[in-house]
Amino acid sequence: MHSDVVASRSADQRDSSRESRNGTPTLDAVSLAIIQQLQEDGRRPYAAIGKAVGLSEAAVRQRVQKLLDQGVMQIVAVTDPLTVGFRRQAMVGINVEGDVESIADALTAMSEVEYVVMTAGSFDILAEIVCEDDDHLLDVINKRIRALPGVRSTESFVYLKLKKQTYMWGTR
Amino acid sequence: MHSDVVASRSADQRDSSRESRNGTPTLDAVSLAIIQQLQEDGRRPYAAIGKAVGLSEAAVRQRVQKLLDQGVMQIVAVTDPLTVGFRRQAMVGINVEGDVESIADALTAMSEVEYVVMTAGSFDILAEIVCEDDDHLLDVINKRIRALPGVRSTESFVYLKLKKQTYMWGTR
DNA sequence: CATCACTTCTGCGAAATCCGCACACTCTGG
DNA sequence: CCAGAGTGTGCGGATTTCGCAGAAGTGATG
Repeated sequence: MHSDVVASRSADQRDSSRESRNGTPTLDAVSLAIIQQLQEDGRRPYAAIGKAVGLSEAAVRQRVQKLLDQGVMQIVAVTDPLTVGFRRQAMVGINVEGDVESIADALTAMSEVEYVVMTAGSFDILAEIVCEDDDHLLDVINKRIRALPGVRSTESFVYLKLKKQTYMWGTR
Repeated sequence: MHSDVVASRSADQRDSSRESRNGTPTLDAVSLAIIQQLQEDGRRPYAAIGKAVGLSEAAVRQRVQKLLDQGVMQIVAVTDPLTVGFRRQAMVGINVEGDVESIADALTAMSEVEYVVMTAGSFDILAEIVCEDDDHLLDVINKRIRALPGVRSTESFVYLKLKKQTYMWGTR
């Protein structure tokens, strides 16, 4: 008895994922359901997922592998670096003149930078950085980021305490 | 042949994790190494991790379970909601008068809020929110967050494009 | 409409992994 | 010196993963 997440999947969509205009894959309801299962527990067995979404074990395995290969999702351990002990963490808001994308790429290349997002608002880019200590943090912000040609100004927000960190969109 | 991440682990620390002043567990080098392995691949078999950190399969399994139970880490699938298709995402900077922690707790309770961190700088709190669409986003920011007693002001940064998202601190 | 290329799902064994458990070892506190 | 807690090891049995062959649906082509 399959619990059929998708009623019939008749003539709606023949591919579980295909390219759309912007080059990012569009996912069908089944893949979404699989991701949702793995957001609850990244180590959940394929057979259990299959039962939940109405697919065989092998089919789930196949889809998961494809989603990983495509880079649509990644299955990883996440922690709060501050809790884990060492390192200083901060969010940096950046204003750019000229090509925003190239600055974002430069930030992406830095190993201390964990998160880079282009935004609308009083910052062009938000970047989260994780460092060994205050000296390292200072160095990254002042010497590396501010030194990038095109960076007009930066503003830093040093993390004091992480209160919430979830990956459960879709589960509500 | 164990590749001994920890040279001898003699009399340094007798517990793999214990409470420190602030109530967060302090981790030893072995647990850190295990987390690092799982940051690379959340589904890596316990035996493989054991080989890498110099422990038996059962011991690794025991430690991983403990880390999960303690909430030190979680093993989950992560995606870029924007890539996955639907939903609008934004970072909101918040200024508070009075008790910052209680406001942070109120934000944590909202299902649309994925990430809450208390910071030093021109914002007291940074919160990342994921919404269905623009209307939903507007509603959360203006009706729910701004309505919280103690919230002095907010500033929003709507996400245009996620450029980087890693969980590899420690791997460099 | 027949056929080919392509994709995705299913069903199997075989191999590998996970899981629970008994037991050993090491501290620590009575 | 003897519990008792915390951790590690080894070992089967149950479960899961993995690879592969075959079936079925789709789209393009002649």
